[in-house]
This record gives sequence, structure tokens and C-alpha cells, in this order.
Amino acid sequence: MSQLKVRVVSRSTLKRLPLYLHLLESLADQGLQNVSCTQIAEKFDFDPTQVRKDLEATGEVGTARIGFRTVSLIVKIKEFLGWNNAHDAFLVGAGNMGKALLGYKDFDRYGLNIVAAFDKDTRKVGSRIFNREVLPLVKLPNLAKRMHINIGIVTVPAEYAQEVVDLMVVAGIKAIWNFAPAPLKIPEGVILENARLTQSLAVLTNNLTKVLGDDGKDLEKN
Amino acid sequence: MSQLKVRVVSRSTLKRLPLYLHLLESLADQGLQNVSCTQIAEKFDFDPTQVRKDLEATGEVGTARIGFRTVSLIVKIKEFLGWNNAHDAFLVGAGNMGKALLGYKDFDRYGLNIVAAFDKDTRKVGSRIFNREVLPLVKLPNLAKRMHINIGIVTVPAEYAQEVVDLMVVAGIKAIWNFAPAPLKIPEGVILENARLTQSLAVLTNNLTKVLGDDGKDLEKN
DNA sequence: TAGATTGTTAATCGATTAACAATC
DNA sequence: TAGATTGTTAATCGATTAACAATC
Repeated sequence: MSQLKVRVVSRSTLKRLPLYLHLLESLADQGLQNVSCTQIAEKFDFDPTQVRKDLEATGEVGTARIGFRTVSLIVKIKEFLGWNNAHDAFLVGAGNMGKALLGYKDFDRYGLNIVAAFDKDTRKVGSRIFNREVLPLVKLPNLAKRMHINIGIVTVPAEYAQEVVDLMVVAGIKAIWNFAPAPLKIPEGVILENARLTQSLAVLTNNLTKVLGDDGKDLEKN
Repeated sequence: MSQLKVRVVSRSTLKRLPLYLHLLESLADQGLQNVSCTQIAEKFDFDPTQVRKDLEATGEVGTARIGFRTVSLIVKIKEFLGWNNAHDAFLVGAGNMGKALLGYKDFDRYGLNIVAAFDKDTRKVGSRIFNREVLPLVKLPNLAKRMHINIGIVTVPAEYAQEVVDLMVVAGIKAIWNFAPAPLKIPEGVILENARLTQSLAVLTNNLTKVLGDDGKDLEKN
């Protein structure tokens, strides 16, 4: 087995890496051979030292005065994020959010390959959404085991989220990407990542309330 | 004008409040009159002191030995997040993610009311998505000003995100909820909140890579 | 009363930022 | 060489957690 060193880094670092990756890919498209932390930091209004620390996590080393090789930095970030080859995933809940994720073309570039969708609703079962079959939920455990599926995506209403997660865990799924606004219990060893839009929305509307008055009119600058 | 005290709190606190809110609403449905920080903390595996600090931000005060009144805590959290009455919003980009957001029924409970969608694509313009009209992008500035729209939602591909944001800023939009994976520049005073799925996905796939070997097989526990 | 819980202050922890020698 | 940038160590900052008196 190859010596895969995956350094433990903070969640904050992990969330900045995709930002760098996007930028680097567009810089590489423009033919830029090398890039410095200072350049990257400027684009995001980050501290250059922070960028350097973040990049250190990937194992790529730079050259003084020159910076990092754009192309090999891209490769290292993708490797570090597990995006160099896509993981197969099952999605449960073929509602609006489920459909949006199934329709998203670029997930394969982000290490994700949604191979099938599941739903309890018998009217949805049998249909195809963006070329993926919608299967009855009861078929999930057997199929997940047979196909060695590691990632489960939860896009069901909050009240069904826990039972779907329990089913996924039994089916041997190792990582759950949850979009339902419910507190989920998972056993040790299973990874749970919440992608809840309402959390992001809360930051937005709270900040907006601080800028506007509570009557909706603008407050004076002070 | 009423004395609306909006305390400045950390982003982390702000993101936990919607979690508490969801829980409290379901507890209220079950008829629970009071709830303690300990109870809330248990549900999420948080520190009770953290929950207490978070709730302090809302201005609600509890009672020793009894805890917080469920119903009035709900009201205070919603008030604090700006979710007591919904802000009108424009959405730009009627693709998959745009459609999913337009189809999301509960946004009014989260302070958001998407009143119209915009797109550059003339084939999409004129259609209706979940009962909202799709308008040509050029109409956004005038309409936004006329209707005093404060929130703009960006669900266009990365390469168009900056120009859409610039248009929104000119149109007087105060807060931008961005779903495009692009680094955006905004003038001072405008709020930018990124809701990028790829960041959340990065955390998931990196963690999964640590659990699995790089050949996809499970690693031994050590 | 006894004891669970609040509110608050202090200690700890971790992430960000500053400083600086090494290097190309 | 001169100076921009890396890599790394130290200082700062802010959030989380611990401790504890007040209270119902």
C-alpha cells in the first residue's frame, strides 16, 4: 500500500482549499506557470501567511522568489481533498434539492459521482432524473453493499432524515452529506457533513438586519 | 423608531442559532413549555455553556432551575436572525440550483421571499418556475430599485457571477447570497454570503480519504 | 431546604497574524 | 547582488470550555 500522508488540518483550511483550486484552475487556463501566496491572498483578501499555511497541508513545496508551480499545486490540492478520482454516491430524496444535485454537471471534478437516486414516493420511483434512475428506498441497503457505495446524500424532509441516515449506516455507507435541517445521530466512525442552507442564510439575514432598521428603512451611517 | 438591539456575535454562534430554532420548534409542537441549555446541548453534542452564550446573544433571559420559555425563545431567535418577517429577494440564474431554491417552500419561515427570477437565456425568459416569472436580466436594476429589493441570490455559472453581482450592487441590493464558485469583489457596505457546496463537499471527501485507503479499501483501525 | 440551572468571569485552546531567517 | 517569497517560529486574537456564585 502506498504511503498516503493525509495531514490533519483545520476545517477552516479545508474549506479554503477549494477556493484556491478554482482560482488556480482559471490561472492555469490562462497559461500561468507559477503563482505566489501573495497573489492568491490578494484575490480573496486573505493573509498571505494563511495561504502559505493552507498550502503546506497539501505537501506541495514552493520556491523562494518564484512561488508554486500552478499545475502541480492543482494536482496536490485535488489529491488532498480526495478529488482526483470520483467517489460513487447514492442520493435519497428526489425533491427539488435532490434534482438540483443530480443535475449538477461538475461534481465529478469535485470527487463525487451520484450513481442513483432513491425515494419513498412510489410516483417518483421508476422515473429518470438527469439520466439517473429513481429507485425505491428499500433497495438501498443491498445495492449500496453490492456496489461498495461510500457516500450517501440526504435531501429528504427533516422528519425522515434520521431514518434515512440509519438505513445508510446499516448499508455500510461511510460518509453522509446532509441537506436536511435536522440534528442527526450517527455512530462513531461514520462521517457526517452538514450542508444546511439555512445556516448560511441566517448569517446573511442577521447582517442585513444590522444594516437596515427593523422597519426595513435604511439606518443613517454613523 | 424602536430600540432594536442587534448584538454583534461570531459567525459560529450565528450558524448554530438556526439549529436551535429547528429543535425548539419541534419541541414547542410537542407542547414543551420550558427547555434548558443542557437539553439543547445534548441533542447536538455541544457544550451547555456554549449554548448559553449563544442564546444570550438573542437577548432572551432564562430562569435558574427552569431554563428558557420555549415559545419566547423561538420568537427571540427569529427576531435576532431577521426571520420574523420575510425579505423580498431576486434570484439570478434559472438553472438547476436556481430552480431548487425557487421550489423551496419554507424560505418564508427563514426570512426569505424570492419574488422573481432572472436569466440571460432568452429561451428561459417568459416561463414560470414554481409560480415565479423568469424575467430578462436587463430588467433587474429598474425593478430592484422600484421594489426596494435588498437581497440578491446568485445561481449563475462562475464566469458570469461577478457581472451579475456588479449589476445587483448598482441596483441598490444590499445583501448577496452567492452559490457560484467564484471569488467576488463587492464594495464596502454590501453584504456577501457564500453558500458554496464545494466547500462542504471538500470537508466530506477529505475526511473520507483519511478513513479509506487511497486504493478505496478500508484501512485497519490502529 | 437541596440542587439544577442560569449568568458571568477566568482559563484554555486553536486559529490567525506577525516577525524573520533562509533562499533563489 | 538585491529583494521577493518561502518556510517556520512566536505573538496575538478570538472562540470554546471550565469554574463558580447567584437564584429559583
